[in-house]
Amino acid sequence: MDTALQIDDLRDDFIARMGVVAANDGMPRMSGQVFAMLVFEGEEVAFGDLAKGLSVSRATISTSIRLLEERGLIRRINKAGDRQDYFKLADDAYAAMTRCAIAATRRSKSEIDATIDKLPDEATAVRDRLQAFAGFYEAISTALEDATLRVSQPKHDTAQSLRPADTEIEQ
Amino acid sequence: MDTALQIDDLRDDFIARMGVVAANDGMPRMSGQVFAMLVFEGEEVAFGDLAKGLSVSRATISTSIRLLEERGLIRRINKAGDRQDYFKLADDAYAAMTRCAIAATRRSKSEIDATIDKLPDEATAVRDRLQAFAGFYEAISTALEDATLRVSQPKHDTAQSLRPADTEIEQ
DNA sequence: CAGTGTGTTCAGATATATCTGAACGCTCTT
DNA sequence: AAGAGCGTTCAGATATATCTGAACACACTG
Repeated sequence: MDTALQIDDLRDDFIARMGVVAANDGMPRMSGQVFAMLVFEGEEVAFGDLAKGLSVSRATISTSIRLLEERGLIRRINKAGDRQDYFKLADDAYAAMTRCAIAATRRSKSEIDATIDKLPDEATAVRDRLQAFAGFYEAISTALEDATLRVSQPKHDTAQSLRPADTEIEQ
Repeated sequence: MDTALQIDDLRDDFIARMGVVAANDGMPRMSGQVFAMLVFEGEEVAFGDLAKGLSVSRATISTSIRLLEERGLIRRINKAGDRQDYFKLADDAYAAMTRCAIAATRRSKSEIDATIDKLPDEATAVRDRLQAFAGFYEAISTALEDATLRVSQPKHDTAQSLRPADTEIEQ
């Protein structure tokens, strides 16, 4: 019991920290906290439990989840005989995060390229400088692509993988 | 003259775009715009010209510059006989950006590690999951370190490199 | 078919980061 | 030594992103 309480405190602390990390990454804090809760729990978590566990409204959970789903970081699961939606980390959650980072880097680069394309031919010095800048984003992009190969899959909860699979209907 | 006007429009458009890019990266928009102006101009730009060119107060320039200086992205230059401060991109500006990204990734990882260290021994499943999460940041960190080798130096303005160097006192 | 529980949406409230204007200290000039 | 110009700081204004509560549509239950 003592350990269980300690674990709960650690979980809440972890969730709070990941909220800050997410905010530093330009993500909504709550999205980071939902993700953190799913990482910590390992097994599927019900929509309502997310709201309760994070002490926020269901509306906030709804929008946080939409963002995480759009990015392919989490999966929604329907259980037969249960009207609530459940969520768990996507099997390739970390690879998906990397893909998102790559996409963001490419968008940044293309903003530079847009200006390069419009430069008059004689503006060679400016073009060189902007291309060096774009090259930076290109280098980051390439590095992240290499990282995709090294990123491992999230660990599933052991108990979870022993359950019968036919009670879940993944969407 | 027609070309000169067009270039000015392109510059303003570029600066506006880079402000948005910076904001997406979790940086203040103005820091991105100051950086963009220095990239575009290539040569040193006076403090006052930054404020005028970006249509913001000198206070804003001051704080934007502090951030960029702290990160090692720009250099402050004192010219003999001129009381204004001048700024240009650091020689290793893009490498510095990469280093900042690495540092941010490491900070994120250490937030996870802080929880891992406090976990009781028997929480093996949770530990495995958090370590997989931390491994993601580790992979990104490693990839960015590789990128450092590939990131090139910003191009200097050609005219600039022909000027006598003894009129500048870099700090 | 009314009632309950579910997730979504959206206008408005809230919190947060960002920018400004004024005051300040400093240096150089005269 | 007074004045002008410079960059910095900070309280307050502003803008923006984020969260909430209420209304809604839908599905299942009794």
